[in-house]
Amino acid sequence: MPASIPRLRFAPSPTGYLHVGGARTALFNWLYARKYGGQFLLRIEDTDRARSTDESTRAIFEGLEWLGLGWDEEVVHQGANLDRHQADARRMLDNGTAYRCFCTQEELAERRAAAEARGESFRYDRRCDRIPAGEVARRVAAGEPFTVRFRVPDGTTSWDDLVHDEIAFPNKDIEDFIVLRTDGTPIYNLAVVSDDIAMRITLVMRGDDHISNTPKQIMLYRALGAELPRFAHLPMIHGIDGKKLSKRHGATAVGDYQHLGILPSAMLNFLALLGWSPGNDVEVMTLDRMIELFDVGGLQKKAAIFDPKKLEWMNGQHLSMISAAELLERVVPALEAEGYATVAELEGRRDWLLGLLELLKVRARTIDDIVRQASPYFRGAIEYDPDAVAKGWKDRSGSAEILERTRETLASVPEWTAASMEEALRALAERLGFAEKAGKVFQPLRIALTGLTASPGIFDVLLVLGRERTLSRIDDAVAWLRASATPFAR
RNA sequence: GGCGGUAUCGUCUAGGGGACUAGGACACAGCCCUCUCAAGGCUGGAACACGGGUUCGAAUCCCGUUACCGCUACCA
Repeated sequence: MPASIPRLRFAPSPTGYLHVGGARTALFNWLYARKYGGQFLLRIEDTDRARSTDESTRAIFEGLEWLGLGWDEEVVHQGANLDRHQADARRMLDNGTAYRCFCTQEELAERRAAAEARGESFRYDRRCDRIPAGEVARRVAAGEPFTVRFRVPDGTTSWDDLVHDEIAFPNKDIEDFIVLRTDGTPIYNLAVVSDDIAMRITLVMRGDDHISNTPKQIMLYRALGAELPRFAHLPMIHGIDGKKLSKRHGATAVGDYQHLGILPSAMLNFLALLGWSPGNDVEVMTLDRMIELFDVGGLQKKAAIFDPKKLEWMNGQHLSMISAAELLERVVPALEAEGYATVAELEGRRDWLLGLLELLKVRARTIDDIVRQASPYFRGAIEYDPDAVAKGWKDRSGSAEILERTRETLASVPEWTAASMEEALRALAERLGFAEKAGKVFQPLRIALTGLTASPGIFDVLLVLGRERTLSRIDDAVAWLRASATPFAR
């Protein structure tokens, strides 16, 4: 439990879509803030003007909104803080923790290549740090371009990571790194530290890939005389082949899963379990439960592999967990998009739709599944699945006869309720010699009604369809069967 | 190459010296339920990377090896 009010941030760079790895980082930051009454901030790291786009920024907002990970203060755009970044670089120049470097990129590249050719690893040799002050002033005055380099002190830089415990880097392995480019724009590490200080961030929780940036950033905090935040480095998420998750692995953007019919709560739940475990074999959780259970002690050090199969299963769990009414807002637009009905029509049949969703959601793994399975209950005429016909209507005329008898039975059932229909249909099965094998009646009927071999319970289907549509679909089926019966059958 | 990180079933993980003949979940297989399909229930196969220590005792602690990942830019 933190002593003061924690302030965390999620700081993506707007160079693509909101990646599932980013979403998980955001989630853990958000969970921590919610759990301990802290603030969760959002910062867009758009200092790389060439790669940053407004479209990406929008995609990040949309992704976070869809997931329900709201941020607490106004969004910070890193690019807007250029003045402060430069001022901080200036301060380091003034307090002697940084120096001007006149080496050009070309010279540096040459020296790097030469070192590599010799089989040595290149590290900046600090030659510009040895230029006398007078000469530096002269060259600056003459308009010679320079970068600002941080002078890495001797010693070791270490911190107590919330997930890895102690991590230490010998400073001698870190070269004097550039913090400000010749054009006066900041390098990543400076921008991050400057902003994190300004935003009064107390816990930096981010991906593992930033571990080697951390000692540099810690040195920058010290050079700027700022208090250090805590650090927590989350494991990466890999694709099924153990490599960094990328487009090759299929859907990696949060938006992809949204369009695949995944529920945000399931996405969040699944992501939370990648790199974190609440213990006690708990897996399926609501967001509130996650907040309650979240603890950095349960954070994993090892990279996790993203398994879409488990995501689907998780979605199925959340689908059966939430009410049909909650499902409505996601399913209705999808049904309209499919052309089954308009939103207004669906609203007019709300109770009927609710009943249908109740039947479908337990059998579906995604919203898309639900829409697909809902088809027979909306379309006027249905198509008969070839496999269903081959399996359940093998005997055309026999099936037609059974269906005709079924029609008579249903037409005269006293009331359209599951109980009375079941009673009547089972009695029919018995009369037809299918005692204990009522499926011989139910299956042909199921195909007549849905065109498929699989559906919700037959009486539920009957109820959803209503008497009129049921009877007319049976008529259609009988006609179809008679028409397709072969001549030799006679 | 250098530096850093990581290592339990195919996958996500529980485990923090004895409760481990290593637990749960996904996936897979079988059975039950049953009008079909799901859901659900039950059962099964399946793991402590390797080698040294420390200890009465190690999946758990230490060291080394190996493998994998990350960083090593005037990218973020």
